Amino acid sequence: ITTDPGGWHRLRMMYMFQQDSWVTGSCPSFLSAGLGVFAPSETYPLPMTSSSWEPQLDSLLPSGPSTGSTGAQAMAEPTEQGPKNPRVSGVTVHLEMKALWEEFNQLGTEMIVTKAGRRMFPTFQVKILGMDTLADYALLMDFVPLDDKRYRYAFHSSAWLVAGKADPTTPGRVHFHPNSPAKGAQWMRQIVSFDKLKLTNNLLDDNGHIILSSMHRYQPRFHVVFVDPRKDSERYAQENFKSFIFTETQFTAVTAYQNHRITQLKIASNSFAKGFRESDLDSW
Amino acid sequence: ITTDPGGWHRLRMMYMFQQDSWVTGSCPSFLSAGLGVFAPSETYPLPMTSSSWEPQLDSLLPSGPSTGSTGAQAMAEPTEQGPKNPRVSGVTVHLEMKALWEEFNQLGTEMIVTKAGRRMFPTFQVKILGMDTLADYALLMDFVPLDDKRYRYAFHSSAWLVAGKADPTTPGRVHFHPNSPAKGAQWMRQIVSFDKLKLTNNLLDDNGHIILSSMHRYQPRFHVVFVDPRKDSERYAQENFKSFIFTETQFTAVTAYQNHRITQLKIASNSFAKGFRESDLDSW
DNA sequence: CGTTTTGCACCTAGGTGGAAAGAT
DNA sequence: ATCTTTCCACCTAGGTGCAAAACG
Repeated sequence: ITTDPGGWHRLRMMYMFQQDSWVTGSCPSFLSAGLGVFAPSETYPLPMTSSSWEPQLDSLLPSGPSTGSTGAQAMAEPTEQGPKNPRVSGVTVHLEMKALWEEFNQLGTEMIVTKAGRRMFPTFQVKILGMDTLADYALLMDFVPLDDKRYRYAFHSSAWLVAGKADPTTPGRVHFHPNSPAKGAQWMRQIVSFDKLKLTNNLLDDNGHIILSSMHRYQPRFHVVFVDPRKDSERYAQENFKSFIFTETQFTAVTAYQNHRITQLKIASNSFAKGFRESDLDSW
Repeated sequence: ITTDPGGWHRLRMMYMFQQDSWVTGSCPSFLSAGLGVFAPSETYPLPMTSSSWEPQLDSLLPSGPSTGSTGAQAMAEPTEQGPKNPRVSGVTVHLEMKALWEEFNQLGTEMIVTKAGRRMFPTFQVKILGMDTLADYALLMDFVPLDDKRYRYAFHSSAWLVAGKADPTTPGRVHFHPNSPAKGAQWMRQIVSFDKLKLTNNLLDDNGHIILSSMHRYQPRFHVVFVDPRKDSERYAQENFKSFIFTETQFTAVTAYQNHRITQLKIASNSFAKGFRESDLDSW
C-alpha cells in the first residue's frame, strides 16, 4: 500500500461459480480470503438491445433536457442482486465525467490495449454515497464481454462490422482499487479514481493488469464489497457486495484507434495528448 | 484516500497533555476521534549528550564492523513507554537507507524548508514487522526540537554555532501516512514511504505540512498507533501506540543549504538533482 | 491485408539546487 | 550581514498518439 509503483500485489481468489481468477491491485490476502466474492456472469446481464453496433445511451439514466446540474454525474441502476447486507444495500454511486463518457459512447468508445498495459481514458471515477462510515469496504472493477463477437472496422464506411465469433478467453481478472480495504468514510470523502488500472492484450501478463482481447467489446463493472469481519463470511458473500454498471462506459478494445473521430476526441480531451493538438483552440 | 494530490485532509485532534494540534495527511475523522493519542514531549526525551553540535551516531544501533548485510537498515530502540497493548508491543521497525542517512548525519544533515513545502531527502522510509495482520493501524510522524537553541553557520570555519535561544513555536503538527488507517498486513507488505510529507517554515501554512523553524534542529519520530475499536479507546491511548526514534535522521532545518558538503551529497544522491551533477561520474 | 509491436517526439506533473532579488 | 523568497533551468517519471516496421 506504499507508493512503490508497479509493485502490484497479486493474489488468487475463488469465484463462487467459476474457476480461479487473477486479482489485481494491492489487496491484502486476508481480504480476498475473507470476502468471498460475487459471481461475475460471463456475458453482460443487463436488459440491452445491443444487437447492432449502434451505440445507445443508457436508458436507465435520467435523460430529457439537460438541467445543467453542476458536475455531470450519472447514477447506476444496480442490477437485480438478491437480498443485501445493509452495509451495501444503501450504497449509491455517481459516475464522474458522465458528459465526456457519453460523448465518447456516441462515437463508439475505443480503449487502447498494449503489451505493457495502457490506462483507460476517460478514467473510471466515481463518487460514493451511503456507506457505513465505520465499516471496511473493498472497491473492485472487472470487465465483462458485451457479446460473443469479434469486430473489425470498415474504414471506407466508418463502421464496425461483426468479424466472427469471439476469441476464447480465460476467466478474466479483477482490479482492486489500491486503497482497498478502507473505511466507508475514507471512500466517501472524495472522488475515487481508478487511474492505476491498466488494460493489456498480453495473455501472459505478469503485472496484474486487466487482460482484454483486441477487437472485442466490453462493459466495465464496479463492485462495492463489504469486508465482513465474521469468520464464516464466505457464506454471506452474495449479500456483502453491490455491483454497478454504467452502460456509457462500454468500449471496444483496440491496439490502434480505428475511428478517427475517437482519436480526435481523445486528443482534445486528454491532457497527456496535448502534443497532438494543433489548430483547434489557442485560447488557453 | 483517493489519488487527488494536494487534497490533504485536515482535522483537529486533541493531545492528551497539550493544546490542540494540526494533523496532516488524509486521515478519517473517526480515527482521530477514536485513537486518543500520545503526548509528544516538547523536547527530545532520549538520553543524548548532544550539547555540542558534533553529530554522533546512534549509540543504540548495532555498530562495530559492518557485516555487509544486504539493504542497510537500522532498528530503533523504542523509548521507555510504559505498558503496551500486545497489538503494538511486538512491533519492530527498520529504517531504510540507513547508510545514506548516516552519511548525511556525519556531515550534519540539513533539510530545506520553503513556504510551499519541501520534501525531505533522504525520504523517511521504514520496514515494519510484528503487527497484528488483521488489526487496523495508523502510522504517524512528527518532529521534536532537539534542543532549545537557534543556530547559525560559520562559513569560514564550516561549523555550526549556537546563535541564541530557540524561537517560540506552536505545538507542532503530526503527519498521518496517507494510507492510514490500514491493516497490519497491508503495512508490512512492503516498505512504507513518507514521501508525501513536506516541511514548511510558513507558520500560517494551510496545506497541512509540517511547520519547522529554520536554523533549528529536529528529531523526526515515527509512531505506530493501533486503532482501538473499543468505544472508550481514549482511555487506552497510552497503551495503543509505540514510538520509534532513529537518531541518524536528525537534521537542521534551513531555507538554503549552509554546508557545501551537504549540498554535494544531496546532488549526488537525489535523482531529482541530477541536473547539477557535472564532473563526478560519467560512468552511468 | 488487417492487426500488432516498437521507438519516439511531445506532453503533464512535479521534485532539484542555483542565482538574484528581497527582507530585516 | 544574515537569512528568506522567488523564479528558473534542469531533471525524473510516466502518459499520449504517431509512423514505421513487424507480424501472421
